[in-house]
Amino acid sequence: MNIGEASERSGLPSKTIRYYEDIGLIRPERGGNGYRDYAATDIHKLRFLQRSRGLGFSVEECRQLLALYEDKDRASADVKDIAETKLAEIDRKIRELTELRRTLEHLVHACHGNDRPDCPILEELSDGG
Amino acid sequence: MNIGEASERSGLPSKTIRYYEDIGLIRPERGGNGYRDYAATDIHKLRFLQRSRGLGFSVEECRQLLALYEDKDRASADVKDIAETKLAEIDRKIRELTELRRTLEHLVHACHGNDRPDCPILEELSDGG
DNA sequence: ATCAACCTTCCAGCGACTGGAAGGTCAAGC
DNA sequence: GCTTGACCTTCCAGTCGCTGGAAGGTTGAT
Repeated sequence: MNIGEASERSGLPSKTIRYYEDIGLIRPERGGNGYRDYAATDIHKLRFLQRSRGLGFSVEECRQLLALYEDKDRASADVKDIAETKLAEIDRKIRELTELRRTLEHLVHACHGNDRPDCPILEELSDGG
Repeated sequence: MNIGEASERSGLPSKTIRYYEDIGLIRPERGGNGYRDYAATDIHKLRFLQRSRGLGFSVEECRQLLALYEDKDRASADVKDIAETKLAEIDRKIRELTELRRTLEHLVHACHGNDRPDCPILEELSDGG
């Protein structure tokens, strides 16, 4: 299977698939013409990558997950650890964004939004309100 | 005032301050020794940048805000527009992260976290649960 | 034979910094 | 006056995860 079809089946752009090969995440066969030739297991891995990247795992974390995925003797505790760490990170990000949202909303609310030159948003940004 | 003190007063690393100069956000004077010399207004702008970056505005948005900040004839409606667009973006990010969190928590919850080789997290990631 | 649609490699760029090398300057202590 | 160390300078390279584009080879259909 050529890279175009692999792209369609995995939901990843061809560019990204080549990039993943560059950084050693997958190693497809090559045909006599030099074209990459993807087997069913490659597609499986690509979909795995597509999904875990979409879930917010970094490429390095995906590399770990992929190694665990390929290791039949792995402990599921390892995977759980990675996922739980990620969960805590997501919680932190949500908290930060919520705080950010509150500050910004306050600013927007305070702004008259008219043609007068004074603007509470800029004032607060510069004063450190 | 040298860059070190400007860094302390603005809360931005010296490297970042030089970078902001590179991309034309600020233009400090230079002393006879070639050292950058920051005036009080420069510090004000740097703090402004530090704050607005911290609030999630991109550098380009900061450039716009800074221009509005310096323009005495600006309409506060301009600033309000930028802030409101940003607010919508933040809302979207929060929604996405919350969805992500739910999926991940589901996975973590389903995982035994023991030494057995089967792991619902990996299964779901590969199957497309 | 020709054409489009694929594939290949390689190089460069994004955003927003960050790190490090190589060298100039300054203030303090001896 | 000389050294030491902290500061400053510029410039180049790297980060992360791709993405775009150029230049060229292959395939399959007409």
